[in-house]
Amino acid sequence: MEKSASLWERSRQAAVAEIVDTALTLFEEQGYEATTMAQVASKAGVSQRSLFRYFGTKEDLVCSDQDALGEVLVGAVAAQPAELSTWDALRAGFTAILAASNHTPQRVLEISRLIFTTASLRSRYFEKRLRWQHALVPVIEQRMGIESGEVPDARAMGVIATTFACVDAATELWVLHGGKADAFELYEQALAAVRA
Amino acid sequence: MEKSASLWERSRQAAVAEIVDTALTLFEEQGYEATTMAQVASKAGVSQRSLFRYFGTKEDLVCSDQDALGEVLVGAVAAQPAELSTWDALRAGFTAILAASNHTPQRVLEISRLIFTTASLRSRYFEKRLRWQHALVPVIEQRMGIESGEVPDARAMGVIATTFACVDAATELWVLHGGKADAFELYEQALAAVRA
DNA sequence: AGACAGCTTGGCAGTGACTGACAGGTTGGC
DNA sequence: GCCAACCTGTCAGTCACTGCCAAGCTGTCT
Repeated sequence: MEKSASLWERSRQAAVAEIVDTALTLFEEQGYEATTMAQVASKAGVSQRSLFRYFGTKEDLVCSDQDALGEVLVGAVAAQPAELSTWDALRAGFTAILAASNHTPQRVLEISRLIFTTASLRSRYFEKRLRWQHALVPVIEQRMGIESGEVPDARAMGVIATTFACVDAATELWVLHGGKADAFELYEQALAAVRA
Repeated sequence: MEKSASLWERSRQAAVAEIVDTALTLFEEQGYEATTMAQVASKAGVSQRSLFRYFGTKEDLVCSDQDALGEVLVGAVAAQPAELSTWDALRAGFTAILAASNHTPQRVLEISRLIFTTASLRSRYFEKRLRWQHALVPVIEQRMGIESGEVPDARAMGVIATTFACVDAATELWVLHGGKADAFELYEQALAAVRA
């Protein structure tokens, strides 16, 4: 059972990785919108139906690993020592994401550029990020000494949303600078201006 | 020429308003996803083709007036006296949006709930909001005494993105509270926690 | 008044993302 | 070798959305 599961799982992982690879290549060659799912399927050697079974949507071809990164983020923030300020804990979460990424920096830049220059991808990205924010609410509420109600607390939401906003701004600027600027430094600048 | 233009324009406005009305009714009755554009078209008495000419996308049936509100926002922020702090100027912009809305509070709540509970609508909403943010960059840069480069400044981006983040958080909480809470108060709470 | 130009509208056919149903093949447990 | 669980491909269909073309309405010019 376990062996079989892992065998299926392994071949599945390999297939997924290869499909993502060919898809990204096509997207960069001819653009995201101009590339059809049928094209990706035939070039990757799978049927269109299976392609949609692996990735529920076309956007997931680019954003598929976001879910896993979200769990990394929440876990890392929750694991920070209580002495750390809320801001530092959140920042530690995002550095954990950077460390958990299994792409080369060059690849990350390509994907980020693709996301930020394609409307539907950017939308999808923001939606996933919104789910991360909601998952963080109880963690941050506890850290700020707020008892969790059925509706999130405005202060916790504000802090979380602000952190994401600055991370986003830094990421977008990093892409606009062609990856030459230090994204971390941009984030610090943005947040410092906010909290000044 | 002018008369005829305004005549066309007026009948167009009336048609648009009526279409939006029937669309929102359908969306509330049977849900956004479950309602097809063909249904909206036939119930509104226009062809499907014309419906897509009025509203380029299904989401625009709900978010169509966002563009106009964006201009109101940018204009209001730019019109604030220089003595006002950046934060106060941005807040004034959002109160201007509230004042410019031509819907009843009940209607605003319904639309907001629809947007926040429907993934595709929320995505579209965020995308439009992102465009507002970009439009605000030069205005805020000038107000913060930053010379505009070809790439936005991280500090200006951070302040703008944070303001939007807190407005969003407040709006979402306002919807979650069923419109009973004071959205403005929620915004103040969120921003105060951020800048504490 | 009547021809003309500009603009709008509707019908039609097509594309592309996505889904459900069905049939066949593969894998692992007995 | 058999059975059950699972995966895969094919097909047909839905729905948002678009280009194309013909028909209609409006105001203008002669």
